[in-house]
Amino acid sequence: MRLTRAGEYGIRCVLHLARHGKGTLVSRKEIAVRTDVPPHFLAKIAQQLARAGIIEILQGATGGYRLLTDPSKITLLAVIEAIIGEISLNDCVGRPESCHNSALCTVHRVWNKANQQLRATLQEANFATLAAEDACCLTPFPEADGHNQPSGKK
Amino acid sequence: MRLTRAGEYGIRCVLHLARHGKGTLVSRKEIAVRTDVPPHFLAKIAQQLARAGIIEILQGATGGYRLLTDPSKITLLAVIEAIIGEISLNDCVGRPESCHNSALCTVHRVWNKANQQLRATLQEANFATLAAEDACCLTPFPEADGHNQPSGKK
DNA sequence: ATATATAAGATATATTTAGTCTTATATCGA
DNA sequence: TCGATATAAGACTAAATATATCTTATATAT
Repeated sequence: MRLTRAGEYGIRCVLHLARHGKGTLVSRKEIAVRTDVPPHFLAKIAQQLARAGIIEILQGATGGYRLLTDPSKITLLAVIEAIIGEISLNDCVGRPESCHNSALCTVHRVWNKANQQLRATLQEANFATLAAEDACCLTPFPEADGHNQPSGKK
Repeated sequence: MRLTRAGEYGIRCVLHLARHGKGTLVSRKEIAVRTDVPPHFLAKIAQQLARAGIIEILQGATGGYRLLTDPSKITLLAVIEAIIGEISLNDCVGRPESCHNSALCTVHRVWNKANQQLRATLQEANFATLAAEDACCLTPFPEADGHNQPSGKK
């Protein structure tokens, strides 16, 4: 009952992009290095983020990824579910037909509540806020590399 | 990010026992049949429940399992965590040392909140309440055979 | 045209989950 | 005491999933 590595990587990727702001192109290689994600794995994750409309992928010699939306509009939930699908803590939440009477079942109700709460909490978190402070899953300062200055920090 | 089958089975097992009340001995075989859990798998799960102090296992020809505590005192959280260990939705929740500055990290904070909420919700649910109504994961009516008589039936 | 970057899917590896099997031990009742 | 029956415990197998890499194709700037 925990987030997969792919989900975690997706968050890191968007977090890194969010620090550069909407529309800024960042190469896959840079993201991979800064977020400590295997490049080819990142490619797969990026494709899922692109399909979900969160990022745009540009091919070619000067290609890379960039956010399609303002970071404040991107929720943690959206990114996670773009990678791992809709969250459902228990089978009977995602597939009510797997129970004979899920409408009545008290266990089912608890799972539904928990699932709803979890999704709500993840939905409240947006990437403008998340990117504003230090993030434990990124290398300390993205601007050490030169071509960007998120907020004049360091 | 979902409950394992073992966790689900553990809930079914305790739910079935809860319907018989604290202290009533029920054979593994009966539980396995009624909750649709493979008997040997149930044995492993029961051992974990016993280690957690939730049930007692009796060996021998008239052996079986029984609740050590009143169902109202047993929470969904306790049963689940007896089986799958303490819930942690993300690595950095369970192992803060895996981040460089988890105290500051905003992502970390969201996960912490979500994790806490989830555990709280599961803790609010007790098995007296859960067993009171129909449960979608058990066969309809366990009392169909009247008062339980483990040693009497074949 | 070439160099470089990503696309997409196939493949390989590792880990976790799920379930089974075997041998040992406990208890009851003849 | 012995045999029947139940669970104990852990080894073992199988399946599913997660993780990562590899290969070939395609896109773009120069």
